[in-house]
Amino acid sequence: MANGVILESKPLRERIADRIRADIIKGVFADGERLIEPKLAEIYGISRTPIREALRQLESEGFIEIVPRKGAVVKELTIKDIDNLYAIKANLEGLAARQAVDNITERDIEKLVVLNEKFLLLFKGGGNIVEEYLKYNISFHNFFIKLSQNEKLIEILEGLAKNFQRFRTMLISKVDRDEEAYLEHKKIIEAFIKKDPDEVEKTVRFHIEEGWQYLRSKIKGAR
Amino acid sequence: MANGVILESKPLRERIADRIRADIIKGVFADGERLIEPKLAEIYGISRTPIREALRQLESEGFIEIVPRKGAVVKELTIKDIDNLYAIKANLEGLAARQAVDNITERDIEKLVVLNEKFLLLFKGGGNIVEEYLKYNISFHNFFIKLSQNEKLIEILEGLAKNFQRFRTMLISKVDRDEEAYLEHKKIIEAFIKKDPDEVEKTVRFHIEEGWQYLRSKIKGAR
DNA sequence: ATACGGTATACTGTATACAAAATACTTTTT
DNA sequence: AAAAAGTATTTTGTATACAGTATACCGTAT
Repeated sequence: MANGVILESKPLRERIADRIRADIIKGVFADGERLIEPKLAEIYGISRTPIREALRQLESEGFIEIVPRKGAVVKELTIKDIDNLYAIKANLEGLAARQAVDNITERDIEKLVVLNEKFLLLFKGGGNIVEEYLKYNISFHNFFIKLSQNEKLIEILEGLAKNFQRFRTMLISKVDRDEEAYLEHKKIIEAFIKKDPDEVEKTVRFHIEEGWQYLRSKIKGAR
Repeated sequence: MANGVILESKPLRERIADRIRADIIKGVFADGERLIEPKLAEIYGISRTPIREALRQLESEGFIEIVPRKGAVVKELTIKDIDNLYAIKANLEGLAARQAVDNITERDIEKLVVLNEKFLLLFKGGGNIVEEYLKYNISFHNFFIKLSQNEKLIEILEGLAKNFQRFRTMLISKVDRDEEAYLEHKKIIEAFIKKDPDEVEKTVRFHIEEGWQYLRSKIKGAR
């Protein structure tokens, strides 16, 4: 691929926001580190204006904190923050699933089944690569989130998802919840088949809370 | 009050964002209207830079939509949007209340009781001014939201609240749900006393959903 | 009369320059 | 020697200028 310049239609501020966000996730900019506009401008080889606009965006996403007349610092993500984020995620995905019940079709349910079976095969086949696991898991979740057709909800959940990427780096270790996740997904699908909003909401919420409890123990244990 | 200049420490971009937001709420800028940077700069008597930063903020708040290389337009708020917003609000305030159960003290509960009784006296005394009603209602809700101590959650709910202001203008009419709201608040308080997270969540959610159903019928009827 | 194309205008995107405020450092005084 | 004050430096806040892109309008041709 010798292009890379062809479809660079996104404004500079967005591309820069993406790069700075990625660098925060990668740890290039450490927690609490000050992000100084002229320095960033020099690093990325552009002027301060798009840098500033990118910083405002990252602030609204929760990645940095901007204090007037002082500047921007990388916000650290504590375990309590992640607890809070997961509580919101569990709740809102539960709501998304509940609202999806009104819109979901037979074909959609089949797609969910297929996704989940692929998910199972992935580690039955000895794969068990964290990246693949996450990819399929995200596909499964996004599928019914989109079906909620609640745009604001989708937007908020997308914002949360970006935040979660920040602590993915902690998860280099093997993910050993394949089987449980598969079974919990199955329960969600069953609830969708029954078209029972309460149960759909409950199973999704449970699934996410369980997943976090598992990860949380791993992190605590790893320290 | 002869000041007004004394504590204007907020950056210009924020003050401008506040003004533009207020003007959108007031209807000075109509739905779908284009917000042209040089024009805004002239209207408010400042340069384009703070205008641009204010617009980005308003975009992240959902008030406007910015299309690259085209510009900003005021996002219209449909009934479906409000449906969606209320669904999220009901869910997240339910979560906030649930999390507040762990932190709430006897004194806090008493404060809730006092707030609710004041709320009742307000319209028993023949007041029934919409503004006052809303003020007390908001106080009551914010009280347990803060007690969740979930900062991200508080932030999201504050963002939603700003959006709701936009359709407040539709509600010039008398609010006739005093009694019901009072009783529902009471049920919420009872659930807090029992320290029952499930019931707290349920009663809060119900309260908000009912409130919206009421308003929704009023709006539909008024058209 | 309608559709297509070209030109002009207006708006956004980016860079640079200047002003104001905060912080850090140094010097002086007690 | 320590603390306070003043100055210097760094950094943000705001304005302006220029470049690139989209849109609108007008003219011409079919």
